[in-house]
Amino acid sequence: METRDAENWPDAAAPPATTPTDRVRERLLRAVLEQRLPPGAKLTEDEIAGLCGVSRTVVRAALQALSHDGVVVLERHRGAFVAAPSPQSAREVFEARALLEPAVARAAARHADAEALARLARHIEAEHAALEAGELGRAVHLSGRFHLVIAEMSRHQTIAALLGGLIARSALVLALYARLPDTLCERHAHGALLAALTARDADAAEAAMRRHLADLLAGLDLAPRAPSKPDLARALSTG
Amino acid sequence: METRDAENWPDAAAPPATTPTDRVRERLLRAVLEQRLPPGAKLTEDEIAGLCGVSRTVVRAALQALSHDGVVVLERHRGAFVAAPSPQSAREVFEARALLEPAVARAAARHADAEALARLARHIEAEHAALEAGELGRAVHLSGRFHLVIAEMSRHQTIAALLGGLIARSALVLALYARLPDTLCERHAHGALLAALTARDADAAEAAMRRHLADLLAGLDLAPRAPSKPDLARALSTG
DNA sequence: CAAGAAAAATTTGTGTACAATATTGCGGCA
DNA sequence: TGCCGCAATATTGTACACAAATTTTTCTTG
Repeated sequence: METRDAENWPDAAAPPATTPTDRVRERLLRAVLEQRLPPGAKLTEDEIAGLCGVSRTVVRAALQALSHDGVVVLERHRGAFVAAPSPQSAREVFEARALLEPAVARAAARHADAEALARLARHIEAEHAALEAGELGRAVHLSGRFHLVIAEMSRHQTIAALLGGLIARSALVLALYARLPDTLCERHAHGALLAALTARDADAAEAAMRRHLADLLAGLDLAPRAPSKPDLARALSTG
Repeated sequence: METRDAENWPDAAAPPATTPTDRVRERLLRAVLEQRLPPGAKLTEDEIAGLCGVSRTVVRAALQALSHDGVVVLERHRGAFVAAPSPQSAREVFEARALLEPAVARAAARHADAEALARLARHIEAEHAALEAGELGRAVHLSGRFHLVIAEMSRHQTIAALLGGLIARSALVLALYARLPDTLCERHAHGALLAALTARDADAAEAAMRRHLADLLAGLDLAPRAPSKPDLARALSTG
């Protein structure tokens, strides 16, 4: 985390980030979504404040905002941690997405314009590039943003905002429970979505989205692992 | 707003509210939902801080949390205001609910237990009582909580959290756009929902919820009124 | 030497002070 | 008289300081 990051973004989905709180929030969110901060990581206020060159006040505000999206969890008098969704939570997140996103895809197909479609195409390119470069975390992040761009295309600001949080949590879920780097699957699914949207075929877009989400959920391994703390306790008791 | 309020609640849906920030948030939320603070009202930090006996720090945190749910809007260097959803926003809120709540009702039917059903029944009683007493705002608030209780019954914590914000905004939408005090409609619809849940009839619960939400949306008058600021501008230009 | 308790250190929670900015009221000027 | 610019006021944004709580370390004791 340096003071200034001018990495190449596939598009202007995260433009200037005007307020300091938003800047810190964006940076933390990106670090989490690109898996540079693993689930469960402690987020010390002073440390972040020092790193970002702001006071704890704004860091606290950013952490609160992130906690509201379920990306970090705040434990009173203990601090902020990157969320580590339980298998139950993971299922719920994808269930919620399965309820919202097919309708979003349908609406996006209606409002698809050339510029937005170009953005989506560039996004797929960027995902592909990240995978080629072996930057798995970055690829997951970009994959999430792909869905968010579709949500923005749908012009449903309210639902898009809800999906923002759900998609962010999905990145954490993938970090914890992905069975294996489902690379080609992703790429093909997003391609199919883009094709349906380009054809303005609402039925196809909805179907593609539904299938894609089902595939994502099916690609998870939600039984075995357990959260770190109970895991330790049980491991020692049985050992 | 006094320092201590021990009004009668239909159930323990809002239990102790342990932290000061949560207490302030709850109080503000209730004031908004019961329409004691109308849409557009200015929420001055110092005023709230004095009234609640806390510092601006916790008031700010509470306002931020509420803004994330769309109940208040924060304008930089201008302050916090009770949200006044645009007709477009209003539609979106109910669209989002229409996507989530039928599934929630279905799940709630599966998990319905005697205690939860009793809570719902008491809720309907309280709604009725509020309407009889002419406390319209309180009735709207209770009506919203009825839906939230169903969401909790469904055991989908993630979706329930999303619905919390949507339902709160719905109260604002009703305050702004309700065609008329749709009293009997509400009462009947909630009764039908409770009946379906009691019978553990998932199909009936889903259908009742779908119909209820459609009725609510149909009961809105989303064309004429406009938000306060554009309203003024246009009113003066046409006059 | 291990286990428990006390104390030190770290970290979060809250209040307060000051700086930045928007709004409001006043006075000068065409 | 009406309008523009400027000072006064009020409110928010941020930093900092202290209080409360937790975690870690250390010291005592069986």
